[in-house]
Amino acid sequence: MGPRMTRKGANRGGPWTAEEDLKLARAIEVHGPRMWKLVAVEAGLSRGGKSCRLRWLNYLRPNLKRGNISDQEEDLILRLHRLLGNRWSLIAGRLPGRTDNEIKNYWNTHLHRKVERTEKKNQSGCSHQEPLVDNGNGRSVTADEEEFRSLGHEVQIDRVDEGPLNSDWMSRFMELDESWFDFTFPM
DNA sequence: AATTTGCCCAACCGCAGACTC
DNA sequence: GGAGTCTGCGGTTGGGCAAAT
Repeated sequence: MGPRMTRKGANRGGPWTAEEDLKLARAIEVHGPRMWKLVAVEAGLSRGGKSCRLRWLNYLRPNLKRGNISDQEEDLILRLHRLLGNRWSLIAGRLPGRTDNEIKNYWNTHLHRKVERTEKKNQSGCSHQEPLVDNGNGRSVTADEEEFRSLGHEVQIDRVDEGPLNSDWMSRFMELDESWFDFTFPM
């Protein structure tokens, strides 16, 4: 049995070889990092478009950082995850040179347990996982939300209904606001 | 030294949304 | 507007490797 061919059998292509990487990179030079099905065919690879896309995004793309996630980055991941939940691509978008896959892996292997342990510690006291502060308007908000406000942004959500996955204000902020990021994670 | 255990992470799968005809 | 296809995302798997026994 070959490497990585056991799971649901046949089309697990296995690890990429240097030759495949080269072929893929050349095809992307010609066609650009889009139309992955075409890129896969043009590269002459026996892999699907999805596989090519993943390889490009996670390895071949220029300006990628690999490994060595700094304390600063870790802190940012923790904070963004608290706000956004498992929206790895959004989180990765705020960490230049990092991929969603890398962040997801890092979370699952390092941070998830760390957070669980911290929460267990805190469980004896306050059960709320996201400490609230008084924003001076008779309404409690999270520290991150308050920080966002302090930069002059309006936050209009109903906390009762808002889970981490449908925070409209946070989505808007993640897409549009650069100043919070620069403030949080100066490069 | 040999075996077991646990962690890391590359790569796949399934699904949903976007796009095209 | 419906069907078919493509793309992107999050969840999951399993091989490799180092540490522990």
